[in-house]
Amino acid sequence: MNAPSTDAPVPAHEAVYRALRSQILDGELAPGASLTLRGVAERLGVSMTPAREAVRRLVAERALAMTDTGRVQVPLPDADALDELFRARSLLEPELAVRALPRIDKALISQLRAIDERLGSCLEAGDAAGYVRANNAFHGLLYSRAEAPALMALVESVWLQTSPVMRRVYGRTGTGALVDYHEAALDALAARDAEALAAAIRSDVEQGMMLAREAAPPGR
Amino acid sequence: MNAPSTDAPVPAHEAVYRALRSQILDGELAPGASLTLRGVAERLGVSMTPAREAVRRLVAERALAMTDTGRVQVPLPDADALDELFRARSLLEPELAVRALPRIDKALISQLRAIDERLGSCLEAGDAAGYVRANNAFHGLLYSRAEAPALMALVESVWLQTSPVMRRVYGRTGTGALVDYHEAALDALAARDAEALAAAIRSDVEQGMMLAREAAPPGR
DNA sequence: CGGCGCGAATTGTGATCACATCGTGCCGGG
DNA sequence: CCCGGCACGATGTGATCACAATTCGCGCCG
Repeated sequence: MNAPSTDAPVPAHEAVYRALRSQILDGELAPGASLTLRGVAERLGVSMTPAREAVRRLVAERALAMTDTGRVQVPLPDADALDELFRARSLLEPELAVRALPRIDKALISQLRAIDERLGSCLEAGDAAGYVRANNAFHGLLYSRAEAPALMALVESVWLQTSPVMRRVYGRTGTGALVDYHEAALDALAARDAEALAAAIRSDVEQGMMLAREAAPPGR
Repeated sequence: MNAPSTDAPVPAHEAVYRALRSQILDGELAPGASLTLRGVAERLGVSMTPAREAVRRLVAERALAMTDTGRVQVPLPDADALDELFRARSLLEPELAVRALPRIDKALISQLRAIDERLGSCLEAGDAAGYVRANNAFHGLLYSRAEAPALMALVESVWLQTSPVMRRVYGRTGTGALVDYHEAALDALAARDAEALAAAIRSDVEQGMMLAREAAPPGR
């Protein structure tokens, strides 16, 4: 019913988790929207038990937030929280990129270039969801070559928290005047220049932080 | 049922989570040990449902690992995983320390000094569990002043993964020839020297990595 | 004496139910 | 017209049950 494309049988709670996760990453779940266990369960055709596990897993990853009374909703990080999250990204992601560098080949660079073009067209078309998805794909594909699952898990947890805001960002601003640091990263990749690669990734993340800051509720 | 001392009622799954979490952090759960949901549930006097939620939450935080057949066990990170984890700590923890710096007062410094002394005595006494606990307390108390919950959550996830190994480390090595970077950190705190503080924390983490590397199974 | 297959006990998964609590809207009084 | 309390519905929590897959031990065969 959900995604029978893979031959490996996926447990119900895993399917629910993936569905919710991708909806959060793609910004289909608006920040502030509240979820109910029965609602999620019925929407995805399972009982409450796997729905609860998936929701709690996302809460553990801070992709969802729970009030002290157990109500679940998509969190909207304030400016301070965003500052923390993007700071974490600017510290961790260059490390992942540099670790991936030795394992990069021409084929991957062209894949990345293709994603970057799709990203550019989403930006022109004003397709915020597509932009966020392509951006995640770009970084995710690059970092996957680092073969660093523990670091990757940390970064993905941060993405889960920032994505809803980014969706909002690209949906509202004119998306103009954006420097394409992905190009710089690709050049550094081709030149096998670790220093330049780290700088490009860091700049890319920090540019995201600038944008996010404008669209987020003020901090304390 | 278990700890009615606090006035705030703690849900069963939360109680189970805290119990398991502290057992992992203190090294009471040996790496490689396997857990069963029914075992955990019975041991803590709850039914399977909250036990499952607590275990899955810890799995989501990578403090526990699940085989593809659903079996749960305490993971023993190999050398490569440890390298990732300590690298993350050396990137994130100086940031937390520096963010805490403006909010440090004399009272906190003396609290930290007290913890550091307890840490030293645990080291002399060969109390590995006490050492790990005191070390976590030292870093945790310092970083709590950063008021950066998102960053803190990332670091705590990493601690959950490294603690079992550290317990093993301090249990086996003679714990000799350890430079006390905590002293250096305290001095930097007193002098309000952000640069020196970051360097001390980074050195402390990297020293831990050196020790852990020896006691971990080799990587790929 | 050692490897191997088979069966029983164990284990994770998912569904369903009972219950306490919380949120919400409605109604009556000021 | 507005505010406050009350009742009903909705929601999270936890327990229990049925089931399928897996694991492990025991006995058998080579």
